[in-house]
Amino acid sequence: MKPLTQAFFNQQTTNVAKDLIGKVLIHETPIGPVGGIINETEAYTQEDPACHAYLGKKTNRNTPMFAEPGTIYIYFIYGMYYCLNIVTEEKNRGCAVLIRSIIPTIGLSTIKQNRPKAVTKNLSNGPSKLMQALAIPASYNQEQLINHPKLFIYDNHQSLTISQTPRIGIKKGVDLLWRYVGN
DNA sequence: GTGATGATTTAA
DNA sequence: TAAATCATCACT
Repeated sequence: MKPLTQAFFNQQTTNVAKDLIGKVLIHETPIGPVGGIINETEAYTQEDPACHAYLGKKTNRNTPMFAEPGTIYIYFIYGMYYCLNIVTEEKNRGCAVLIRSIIPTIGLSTIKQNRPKAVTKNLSNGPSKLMQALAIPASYNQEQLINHPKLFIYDNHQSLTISQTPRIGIKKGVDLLWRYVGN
């Protein structure tokens, strides 16, 4: 298993979103590694009205989206949740992929401690659930995933059947089939 | 300064 | 179906 390179993220956002399905996300915590297989992602681009960086408009929040591909973008939402994205395409484009779900496989006992009230099926099947399950701190925002000391995405050469659907929880851009689900 | 809103989750 | 809960952003 080798970590993904910056070149992997310097491609069309929809392709990156699709290619991330089946990859393995791992967080090295003080207690030990936790992680799992990415099985749901969504693409967001500058041309897309649902994107935080729509029309290339920079704000304080979306600044990481304009950094180099492979940059970690973590945003705070609904007053209590965090979501993990990886920046895609060339620097300054304002594109990213939201990681929506992983199948937990590594450090399961720690993951269960991190999500004490969740049944097994719901441990990390949502963008904010996986943040809690893997105990990923918001301070990783704007850091580089490439050569990151604690957070990794590996190619496990796992191939899943991928289906496309509209994205979840948005009101604009609902016609785009930019959500990718692996089975 | 102010108000509406949100790439969600949980419980009921 | 609705509540929780607040940073962010545009300014009816």
